[in-house]
Amino acid sequence: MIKKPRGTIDILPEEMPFWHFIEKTARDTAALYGFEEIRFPTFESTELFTRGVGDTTDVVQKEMYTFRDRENRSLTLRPEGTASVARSLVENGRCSGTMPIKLYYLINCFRYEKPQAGRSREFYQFGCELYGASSASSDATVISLADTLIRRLGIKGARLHVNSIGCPTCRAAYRTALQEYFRSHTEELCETCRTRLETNPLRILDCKSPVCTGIANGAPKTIDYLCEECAAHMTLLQSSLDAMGIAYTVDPKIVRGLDYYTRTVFEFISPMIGAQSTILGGGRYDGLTKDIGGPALCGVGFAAGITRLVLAMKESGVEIEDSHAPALYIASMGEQASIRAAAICARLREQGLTAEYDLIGRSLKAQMKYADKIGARYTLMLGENELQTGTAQLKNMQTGTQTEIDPGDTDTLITALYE
RNA sequence: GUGGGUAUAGCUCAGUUGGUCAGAGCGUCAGGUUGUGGCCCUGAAGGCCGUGGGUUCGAGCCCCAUUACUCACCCCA
Repeated sequence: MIKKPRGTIDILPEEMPFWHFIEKTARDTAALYGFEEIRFPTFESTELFTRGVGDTTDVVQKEMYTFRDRENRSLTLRPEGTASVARSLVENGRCSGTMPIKLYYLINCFRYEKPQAGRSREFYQFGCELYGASSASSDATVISLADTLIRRLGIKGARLHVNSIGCPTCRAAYRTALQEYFRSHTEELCETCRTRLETNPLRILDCKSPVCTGIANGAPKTIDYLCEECAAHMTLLQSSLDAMGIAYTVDPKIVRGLDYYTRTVFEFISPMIGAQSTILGGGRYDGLTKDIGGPALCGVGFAAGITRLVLAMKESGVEIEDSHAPALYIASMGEQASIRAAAICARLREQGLTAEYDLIGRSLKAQMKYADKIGARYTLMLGENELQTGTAQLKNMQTGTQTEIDPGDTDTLITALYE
């Protein structure tokens, strides 16, 4: 038997109501904030990600699906959407003009990781990007959009964590302070963190090992080392969030593993869906368009993992009603009746009524069972007798009551179905 | 990339110290008198017990390997 590749998922019909609901809510919410949809290639030049996401990140170093095409070009299945959107704006000459630019996307992404709860190799994201505004209010707007989405989805217990990692200048100062602090605890740190001390001390804050977490708790905080502008930005953002009534906690341990982030970073965390608890994450990326060779254009945005949203919704007890139940099922017996049933169904469908009839040649009893199973509201019984007499039984499947009806009279049938 | 757990019918799972152990429930299909659903009853189909080795007179049960699934680390959404 041929199986699907490791880390991929089948989304079966019974799951679809959740997906449709999330996609619709995401589109509606984005539109509410004036965001427009954008679509872009599933694969891009590998260089876009090495330069945009950063070639020292785990995502680029060991998680990309990179391949050569027939002309030996290096291409990569997108591991995320932000770099592509930036590329698209630059390539289509949208870096100047009416600002801000507000875009959203619903895409699949690919990362070669070991699958676990809430993580697969092909996964789905809803993302929003706001370009051309450097104000803290644009950060607040994007966070507000995310907050609205999560509330509309009925997700309970998700908490917003916010932090500022500063701009390149204040980050250098912070980095030095951090190294100084952790050097005094070198002995206690775990092995990987001892390496991180030199390569990327910011990552130590992210370490899950209890010892490192303990040490990290006493570490200097980015917010205390921000330059004047970055500090003001953070203060303004907090004021905006307060004013909008969006609850948050300033969490110095939110660091983010993608190189393009500057200043504001944030995550919505749902504690009930397993270890991969970040259901939505994002931040500001003011240097991205320049990094990929375009003009400078600041931006802020986020992405949400749809599979994780589904998990969080289920944990929150959200139920989605799926009403695809047909208005009418025609139980047909015999060839002539079957042909007649096809005609009636076709006419009903033209009127926008869902209708079905037997396609398998089952007995009447079996057809009744089937009609019950698919939740048909009415069943029309059609056999040789009915074709001759011109009267057929229309059964209300909820009450069980039957009424006589002329199967040739579609109008009467339709009015009966609406009763 | 590193660990832990699990692999028996479509699904959820039983299978006692290796010797009628190939099972149950659900689902599917067919019946329960002549053309009528939901409850109930009866019956049927459906598994080389993940795969490949090994130990043994004998393995679903023991050992090794392998693959997949799963959870966690790492990282991220």
